[in-house]
Amino acid sequence: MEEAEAVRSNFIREIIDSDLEKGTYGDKVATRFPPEPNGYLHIGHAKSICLNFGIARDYSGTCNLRFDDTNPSKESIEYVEAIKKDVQWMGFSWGERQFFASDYFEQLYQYAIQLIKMGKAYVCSLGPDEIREYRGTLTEPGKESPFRNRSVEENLDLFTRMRAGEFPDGEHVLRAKIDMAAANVIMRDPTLYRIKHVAHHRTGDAWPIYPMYDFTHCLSDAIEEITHSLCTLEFENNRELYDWVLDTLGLSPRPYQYEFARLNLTYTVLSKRRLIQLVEEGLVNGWDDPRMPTLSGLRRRGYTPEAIRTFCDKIGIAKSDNMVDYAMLDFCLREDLNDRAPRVMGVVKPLKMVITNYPEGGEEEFEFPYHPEDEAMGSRKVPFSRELYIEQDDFREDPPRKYFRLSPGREVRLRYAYYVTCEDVIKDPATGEVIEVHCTYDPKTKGGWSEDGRKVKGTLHWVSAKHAVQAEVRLYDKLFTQENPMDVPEGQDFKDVINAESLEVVPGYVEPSLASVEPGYHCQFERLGYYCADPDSTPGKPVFNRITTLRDTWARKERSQQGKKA
RNA sequence: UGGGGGAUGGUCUAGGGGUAAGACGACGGGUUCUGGCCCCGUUAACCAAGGUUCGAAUCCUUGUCCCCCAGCCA
Repeated sequence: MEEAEAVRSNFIREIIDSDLEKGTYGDKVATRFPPEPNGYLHIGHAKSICLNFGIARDYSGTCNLRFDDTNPSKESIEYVEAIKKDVQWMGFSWGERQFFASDYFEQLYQYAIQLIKMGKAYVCSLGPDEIREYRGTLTEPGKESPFRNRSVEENLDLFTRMRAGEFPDGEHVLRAKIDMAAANVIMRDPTLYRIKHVAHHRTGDAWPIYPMYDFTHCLSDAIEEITHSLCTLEFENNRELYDWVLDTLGLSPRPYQYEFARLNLTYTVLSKRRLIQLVEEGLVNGWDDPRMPTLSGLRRRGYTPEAIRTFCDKIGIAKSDNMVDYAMLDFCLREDLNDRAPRVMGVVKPLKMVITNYPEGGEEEFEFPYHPEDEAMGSRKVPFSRELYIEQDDFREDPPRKYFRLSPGREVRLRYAYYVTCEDVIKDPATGEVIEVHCTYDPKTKGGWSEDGRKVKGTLHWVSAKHAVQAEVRLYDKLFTQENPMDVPEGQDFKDVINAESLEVVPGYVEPSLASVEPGYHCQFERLGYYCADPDSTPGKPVFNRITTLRDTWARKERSQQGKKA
């Protein structure tokens, strides 16, 4: 089993190749994955993780895990732990290279003092609203703050006292002295430090002031001797400030920032704000709800790290806005699990079948391979008896054209077992619904094949009723009804296009071997799809999540036939 | 009406003066004890208009459309 094809190149790898050739950093390549611990990682982060750790792996470089924890009012240790778990699960390791921006608070503070001494930063005592007013607009230049020309001494005094906790929140900020008329609004004397009397999850009450992202990130990169700092497109405007801080401080050699397009996936939302809304408003069952695009949700659903990594390789890295088809992810999952997942029998929407000429009370066992194309995966015994469950979809009283499953008078194969012929149907007298099918079997077809060469077109999966294990089966579907959940009429939002049928819980029956599988167990229910045992499973009462169905050309054909009739 | 980016089949991504390539999807066929997998085939693209050139997706010019930026968020 090979791990995908060779990683395709992209503009970032070209830049690295060129730096290596020029010897910009010698032969060193150092990246970092810098999440803010204020939420759970999602598949968009996986793209960044694969990019950064993948580059480190391929260039024999390093990739640091760095928590960008400069805003204690939003961050917590809970998120730090969840993020570490998710990165590990993705299959990447940072070894000893785990850092926190908060590790650098003292150094950052010293750099700020250096800027003040250089006359490149000042304490501004304007309020938030005034700062906004003074900033100007996109088309008009800003005005200089009246505090812009405080002396170095006064700035030093004030900043030191900010640090000492002498002022309440909002009283002052430290700003870079750049250019209030800059075309790039970010360069109009950006805030470097704000006062926040909030305990930090790591530094506690040690700091009443906290550095801003733009000041922290570039310097953290420099401190860690990062060579290539990769982030998403919305930070392109911030690059000028990134460069300004490092160059003003005269740091060399220094990291450079490169931006790539973030991932968008059809039928999903990938912004922290919106994911939080789904969780907090109870529209899903938590961060790890199997419908969530969070890594914890995907993991619980049953998506494998291998599939997600392959997916990230396949979608590539570029700079144009994109909307990747969710089908691509499912393809990667099926590709992975097709090789590795044991084939087992599970009936999700049961219909009882009675084999009328099979001895009452009789039973026998068959030895089924776990994977017909991979003998090494072994086998297990599966019981057979007079009463079975088959899939409702596998019987039609009035079969459409080209339907070759069971219908009155029709002979089909019960997988690995016998040929059976439908002789009778039992209906609910009240509803007319078929509740039982009566069949006869041909004892000479034991094992599921016939010596006389007689062919049957349909093969059905089944579970012996008396031996069946009842399982809760959670059938998941897309969380939203439209490709782009953001594309809604005025006055509506993404929550108005949530798919009411994104979760259907059904009582199913599975073969006895599945009675006590471990949570996280992946398998293929033959002919149905890939399933994963949920942590809610208990011994004897498994819970299975449907990850995705098998490719179903019959369903598609039938759908298009109906479309033609309509 | 400021600045920063971006535009290649339905989708994602290559190609950076010389036959527009791959993957997903869709469609058709072969095979099959999973209507799965696998195999084969079909479909379908360079934002527009000018220009340079023997030759332009690529270089130049002018447009068009889309995204990002006015947090003491990241």
